Amino acid sequence: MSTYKLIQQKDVARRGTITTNHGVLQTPFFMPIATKGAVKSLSSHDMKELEAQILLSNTYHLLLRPGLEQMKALGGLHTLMNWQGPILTDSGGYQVFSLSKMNKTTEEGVTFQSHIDGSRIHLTPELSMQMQTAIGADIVMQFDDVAAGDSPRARYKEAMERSLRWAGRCKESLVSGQQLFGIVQGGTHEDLREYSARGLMEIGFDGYAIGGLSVGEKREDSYRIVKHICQVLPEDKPRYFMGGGMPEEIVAYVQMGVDMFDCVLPTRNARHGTLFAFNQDPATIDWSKYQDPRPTELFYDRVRVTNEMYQTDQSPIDPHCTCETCKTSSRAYLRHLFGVQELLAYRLATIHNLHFYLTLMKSLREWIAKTAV
RNA sequence: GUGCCUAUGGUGUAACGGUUAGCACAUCAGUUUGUGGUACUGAUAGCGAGGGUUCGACUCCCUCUAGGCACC
Repeated sequence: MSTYKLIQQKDVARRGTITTNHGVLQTPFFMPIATKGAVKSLSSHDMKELEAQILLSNTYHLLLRPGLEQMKALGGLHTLMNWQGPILTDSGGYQVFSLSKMNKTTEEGVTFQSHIDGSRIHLTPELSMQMQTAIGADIVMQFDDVAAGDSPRARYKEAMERSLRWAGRCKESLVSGQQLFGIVQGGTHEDLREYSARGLMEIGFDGYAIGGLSVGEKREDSYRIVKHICQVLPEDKPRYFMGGGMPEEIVAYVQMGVDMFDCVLPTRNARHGTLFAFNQDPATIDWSKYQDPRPTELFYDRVRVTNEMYQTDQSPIDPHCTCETCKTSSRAYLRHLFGVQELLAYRLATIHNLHFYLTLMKSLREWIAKTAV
């Protein structure tokens, strides 16, 4: 039985639901990132107010702190952070690749040095599953091997094949009632990607992710791969584009049939004073205009609120925005808060950028509902 | 009042009688795609004023100005 239910389609863009232990998710959706058990600068209550449907957290970080046994003793992440909605956890594969320079990958797993105290940790598909079970995530990701964006074909092939074998081990070792997603690898090579997807489908997963993109390759290549793979993946399972992306990328991927997204951009950019603002009413945008990797014009602006030009600007980031930040704070105030490094700057900016991304997803869902035949 | 010391971007400082006066912070602008809020890239901006010595002075000398210290 599938937890995914397809409701409507506009061409290949899909609106549906995913049923989890902690509620029903409306797709397509965006997952704010709570790496270490918190969306940076915000509380679980804030995330509820923002109407975030689901949070993403990280096996890698939580394995380092508080650790496996401690997480078990704490009764899982829902309890720890008092979040009643669904949680998806990343397996740690990507973090080993992106955060830890000193690591050694073998067929067994990855030995890496903790970025906190330098101690050596051996992370395997089995340990990743064990940790994700301890966390109590509703959706868990397979442990995968990620190749850098500029790798030779042989390295992409190796990472893809190893990820496939690890996918099998993850499925075998997972004993709880969690949903497990496989991850398609293979870089920018269509044949490797397709081999990966078919291999995963043979094993059988509750959903399929496209990994290893947005790591330095051209946007045209990402679009080509995602379009192709969405035609290969089964229609009765959710599809998850990992790690991306800019708003216009998400709009394009939804129209290729992707259901799930996560990205650090709204939250990290917020902390650096770069805020997203619609330049038109998102409820009335015809999203079919945004299917190209390089659209001639965008539906939003990026407001760098630390810029000098906003020193005395009394208007909010986006006058049409209904978020707490825009209802209460001027650009001048935000600029001031960044200037004096008040923590409130991070909080207000993060609220706004997440509201932007979540509003974008809501608009896409409504657009599919409106235009579906 | 007398003597001594100091004066280099917004701030704190470095060097040298000889290419384009170095660094840090601040400021300004940019980068950030399954998150090390701590990172990275670029830009703006300076020899207190006047005179002298010298082929050449931010550097040596004199005067002035400002600040610091000591003494009366």
